[in-house]
Amino acid sequence: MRPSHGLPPLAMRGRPHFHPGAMDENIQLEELDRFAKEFKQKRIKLGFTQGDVGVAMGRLYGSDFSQTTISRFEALNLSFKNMCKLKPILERWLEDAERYLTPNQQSLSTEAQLESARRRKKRTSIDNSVKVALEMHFLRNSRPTSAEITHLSEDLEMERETVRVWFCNRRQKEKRIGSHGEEESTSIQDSEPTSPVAQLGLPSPAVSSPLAPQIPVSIPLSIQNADFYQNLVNMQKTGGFFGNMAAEMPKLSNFGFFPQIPQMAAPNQMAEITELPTAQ
DNA sequence: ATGCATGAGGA
DNA sequence: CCTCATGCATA
Repeated sequence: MRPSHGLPPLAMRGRPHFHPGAMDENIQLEELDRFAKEFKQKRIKLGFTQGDVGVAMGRLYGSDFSQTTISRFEALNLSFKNMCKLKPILERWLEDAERYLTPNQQSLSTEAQLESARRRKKRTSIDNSVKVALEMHFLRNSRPTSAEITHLSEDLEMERETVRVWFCNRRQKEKRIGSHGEEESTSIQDSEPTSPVAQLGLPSPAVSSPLAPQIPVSIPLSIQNADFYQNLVNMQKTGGFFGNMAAEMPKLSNFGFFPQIPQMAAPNQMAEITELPTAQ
């Protein structure tokens, strides 16, 4: 859960949407944020998993959703429009659920196995080094032409279609509401920024002390594309550049703010660590 | 929780 | 081809 501090939790990042008509969104944005949290909390209290909700909505109202969608809703990882569309539906379910539903009335599904008409393509896993390359291209131009895509794909030795889809998905990601490293404190620290690497799953579960001393990390606004930055950091930390060095040095904070991108191919396994300790 | 993928609909 | 809503499969 994003610990909601008192500040405006969400803001349109990246684009200063200051037209005279779009101020409306900021209000709705807060409402969405509020509801998403309420929804999650009550959902859990009622004993439903994200998946349960999706299925239940299918049985009740005919419109079902996947665990993925519920998860993204709760985390605001959807487009503004999409959030607005889903909100009333989930609102209704929540009401109904609070009234009638018993926590464990799972009619154990007599699952009919879905025969997928077309075999879905196997999810291709893209190497970290390649992801870095793609990110850099994206930074320069988020909408490469057909020719550029072709060239890129040859260059990176991947299927053209994979590259094309990667850009599509990357653009979509850019438009999502949540999923920011919701820092944004009142002031910009020009003091040395703690490297986000400090977040690197360092074993500070702090079971006994409720106040974890190390709470990250405000990324200075000097970085225009914080998303890009975060991505790189994630890739590096998982790419083995730091390896388990982190396990030994809890305070390897400063080695320059924007670390260099290792071009080395990391044959390691990805173990992407979620950016924030959100529950469940 | 998220990465890659699909498919509908729009130019 | 793109955007958009959505989800399977995976980390």
